[in-house]
Amino acid sequence: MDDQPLARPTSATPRGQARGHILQTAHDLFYRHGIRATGVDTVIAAAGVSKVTFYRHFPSKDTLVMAYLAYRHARWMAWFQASLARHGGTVEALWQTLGAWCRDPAYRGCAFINVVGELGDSLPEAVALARQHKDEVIDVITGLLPASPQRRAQALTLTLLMEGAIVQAQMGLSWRRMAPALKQAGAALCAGDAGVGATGGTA
Amino acid sequence: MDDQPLARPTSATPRGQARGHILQTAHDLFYRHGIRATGVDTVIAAAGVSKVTFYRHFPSKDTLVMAYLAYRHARWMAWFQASLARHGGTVEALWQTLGAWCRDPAYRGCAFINVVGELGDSLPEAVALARQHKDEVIDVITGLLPASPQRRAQALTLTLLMEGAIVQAQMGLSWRRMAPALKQAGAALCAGDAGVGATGGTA
DNA sequence: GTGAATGTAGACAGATCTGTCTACATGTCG
DNA sequence: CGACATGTAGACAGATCTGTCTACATTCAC
Repeated sequence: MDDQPLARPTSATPRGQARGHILQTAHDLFYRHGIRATGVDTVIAAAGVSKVTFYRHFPSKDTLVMAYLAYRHARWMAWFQASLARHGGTVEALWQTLGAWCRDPAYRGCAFINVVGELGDSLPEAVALARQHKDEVIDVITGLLPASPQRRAQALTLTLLMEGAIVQAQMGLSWRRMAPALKQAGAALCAGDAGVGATGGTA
Repeated sequence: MDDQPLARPTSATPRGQARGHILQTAHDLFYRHGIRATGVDTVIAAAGVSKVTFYRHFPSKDTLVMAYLAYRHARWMAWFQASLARHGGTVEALWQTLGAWCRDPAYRGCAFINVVGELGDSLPEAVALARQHKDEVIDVITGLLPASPQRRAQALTLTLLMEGAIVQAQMGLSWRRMAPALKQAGAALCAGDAGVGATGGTA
């Protein structure tokens, strides 16, 4: 009784916002440094919450990782689709969107690719979620193309080009070098479909 | 003195082969489970060497990681080039090589992409080495193409397609779905160059 | 006003991970 | 024969990481 037991009473975190705040903090740390490199203590300290609060919302680190991926998916897809629409919703818009992303200073590649590479077999649910994410991306890219028999194959090709650019950019290949190759390939792909058949001849 | 001090004298590992044996073991574990998921104790136990032996050859885990990447590079590039040559050294050979790799049961994606995604900023030398690796891959793919003004851009495009397929396969997309898109794109790319210019017209 | 939900601080257990150390055995080169 | 590189076994220190626990404060709904 001679010393005051607790100086600050509470509410460093408003009220029902602890979970969202933790998630946002975890997102930034996980994306920047990786999952295993980021301990829960680090997340807790950075979020400025207590350990009990954290574990009440996320019973285990794996739970947090899965929530991180769901959050990332929602956030990124919203940005991706908005950017595509803003640039006209064409294949060209895809490259502009990709270029803006890759040149972002905070760019560290695709969170889902990174998680699968890092955790892989040790968190299969994460791999499944990543697969779903990528399937949705393919769907969105399909929506950029005019209806045609090759539409789905073209969308898959564009997706592969994009994924390739994502990892190459992460490994230091400049957007300046990739952009022309992407645009040229996109043009060749869409031009090629008009007249020629699926596996059309060389000569 | 009353109990025999050491039963087996030595030479569980022949003589000058400890280093190579450790490296091979580390390669398999690192590639399969990731770097941070694999402790040095695990490598030591799996290699069947002693701790002192290990640390004599690799003063730190980072040293081992860098050696792992150098080893992986040499091993993979040799396989890659041999497979390309075996299949005729054409763009078609690239897809056959890639297909064989992706369908390998031990397939876990590209070791360099995985390391960059996992370690990233915490081991910049690894990122630099990965960049070198990828540049060499681009060079090899360039060698598959006939000389032409667009040769380097085409090689880059093919590389991006390949990298995209590498990560998509790692995330569970079947080779069956990717193969047609790749072959079609490769054909369109090489056909497009013969007659048409760089960013050539649509009609 | 009472209880449930939510928040705080921080100690603690138990596992794991990197790296060092002592003590000893063997084969090779000079 | 003697020095040295290479090999073995295993204890240990110190850090870090996940998850639990005690003890207490505040706000909201009923």
